[in-house]
Amino acid sequence: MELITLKKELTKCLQQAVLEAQQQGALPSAALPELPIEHPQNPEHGDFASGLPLKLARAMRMSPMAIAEKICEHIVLPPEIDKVWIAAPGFINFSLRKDWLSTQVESVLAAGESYGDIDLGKGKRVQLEFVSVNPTGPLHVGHGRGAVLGSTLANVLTASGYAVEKEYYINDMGNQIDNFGRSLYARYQQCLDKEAAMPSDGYLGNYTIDLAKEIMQEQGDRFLLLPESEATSQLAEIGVAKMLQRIKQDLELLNVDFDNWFSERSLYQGGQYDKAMELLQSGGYIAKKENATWFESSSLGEDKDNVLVRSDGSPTYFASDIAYHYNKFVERRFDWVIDIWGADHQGHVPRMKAVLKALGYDPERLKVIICQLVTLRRGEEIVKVSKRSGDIITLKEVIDEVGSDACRFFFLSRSADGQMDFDLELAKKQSADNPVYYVQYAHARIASILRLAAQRVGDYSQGDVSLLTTEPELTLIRQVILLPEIIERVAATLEPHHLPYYAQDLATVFHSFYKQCRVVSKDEALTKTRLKLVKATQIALAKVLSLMGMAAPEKM
RNA sequence: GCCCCUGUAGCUCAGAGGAUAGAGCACUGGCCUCCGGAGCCAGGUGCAAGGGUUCGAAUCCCUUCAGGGGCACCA
Repeated sequence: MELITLKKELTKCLQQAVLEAQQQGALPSAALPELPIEHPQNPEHGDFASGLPLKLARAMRMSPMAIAEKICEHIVLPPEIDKVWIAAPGFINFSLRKDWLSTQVESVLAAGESYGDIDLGKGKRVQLEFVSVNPTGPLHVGHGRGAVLGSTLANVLTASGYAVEKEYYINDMGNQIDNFGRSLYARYQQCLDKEAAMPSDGYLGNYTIDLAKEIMQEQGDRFLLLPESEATSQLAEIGVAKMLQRIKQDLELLNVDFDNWFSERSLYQGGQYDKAMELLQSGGYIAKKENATWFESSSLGEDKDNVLVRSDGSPTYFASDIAYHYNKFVERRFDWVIDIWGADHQGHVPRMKAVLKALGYDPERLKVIICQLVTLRRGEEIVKVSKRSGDIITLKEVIDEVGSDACRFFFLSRSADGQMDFDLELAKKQSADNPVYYVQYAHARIASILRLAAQRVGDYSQGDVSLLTTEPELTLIRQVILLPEIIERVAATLEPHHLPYYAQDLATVFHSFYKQCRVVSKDEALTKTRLKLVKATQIALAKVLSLMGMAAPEKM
């Protein structure tokens, strides 16, 4: 049995004990509250602790300590538990048998790369949509945050037994694409020494100049011969393709990839838009007002209605998104859909939820994670991140400066619902002493030990784990076997920032163990035993690094 | 004005209603006869403010203050 299942088992034992005591009249009747067992931070309080007696005290009109005693009298303990005791003001503490702890090393070794995988998702199909940046400009740091968050969640959900599909939604139509085309057309003309003014709301970044030059070099001046509207739309098409290529490359640098790249335009060609609108129409959620078509979300408890089709006949972004989610739920039948959006889209969340209601789906099946903005700094100086200004720091530049692994670790260390400062100077300055290297160093150090052991001892499969009895060894085992719970927690809360903290803790415990316990020594039996523990640690470290999308180096 | 997010150590941030609130960075001391010193050990300050709920609140509720984001026939 793994630690994570044992924990659940103990919860049941506690409930059983209460019921048993109640049946025998030792405890008065009262409803059992939900109360998970926790790992106390103070080792003196054991491996598990429950505050159940404190919760029951009021309803039972007894002192928590008295309740705790009665529960202890009636509890039937699993064999893995060594001891149970009560502690003021009303806790029940449990400690694990040391020989059980040591056998866990064998389980980790047996699981290998699949160590930490759990069966939470039961094969449920979940779609994870993230990044989805307009293909009209390069990615910046804020996008990197969403990318790292999404790809890590995908890794964790996969490890948790979900069938995950990662998708990038391409906004390849609408105003911003027209605008992009007009901007490129102006740049293109400028490249060919023609006078041309950028659109007033155009994309002013220097990358549009590079793009225009590139197109000119590849295709010459042929667009000058076309009518303006034709030239802009063709340039937009080419520009979007090139931008997407760049976005894809930048994401690869960050170790982020997708299963699908989904085109917004395809929703109009494939009929999803029409079908979704028909559904809303027949549900009575559509109204015509002032020459436009509206989604009557106010009838679903929303603040206000929203325009779907403008008076000029063009559909809004919202209309596309409705068709897109129709496709996700109705056509592709995902059990669960997770969208990761920037903070500037938060107002869009209730509207999308209302759409699900209108389509007859439980809004809970759509989870939107709002990723707060990143403020980029160079020391004291705040760097404005604006797509429209010529001066932006791209994600690629940041990756080139601090490296992909450090970048990922940094983004992951902050929970999504808080804005974060990304200080480039600090990131660079700390790069030699960064926690990311601390964790990777632990992995490399183990690899080095194993290399040495391969020469001196060779096969250590006969190592006897029951020799693992000292405090540094047991502490390390305890940390190693915590991983499945971390994975479960991240999958349940969709908060991957627990991963880097776990990784760091694991590295700390390992380094401390290493200082106190010689691994490769003259004691052959103990050497083989400790090699097993060290290998198990490496497995856990490699797993958490891989979930975070980071390298687990053999040498540094 | 209304809605969402955030306020924890000098800085960047963790913290699952529970026991003495934790890391990293920075700062100061120690520690290499021995498997990687990118390491180990030690040193101290803090929950924005005020109410409330609770046996118990950094955590839940209300108010205030501060920062960010939204409130388009933009996306």
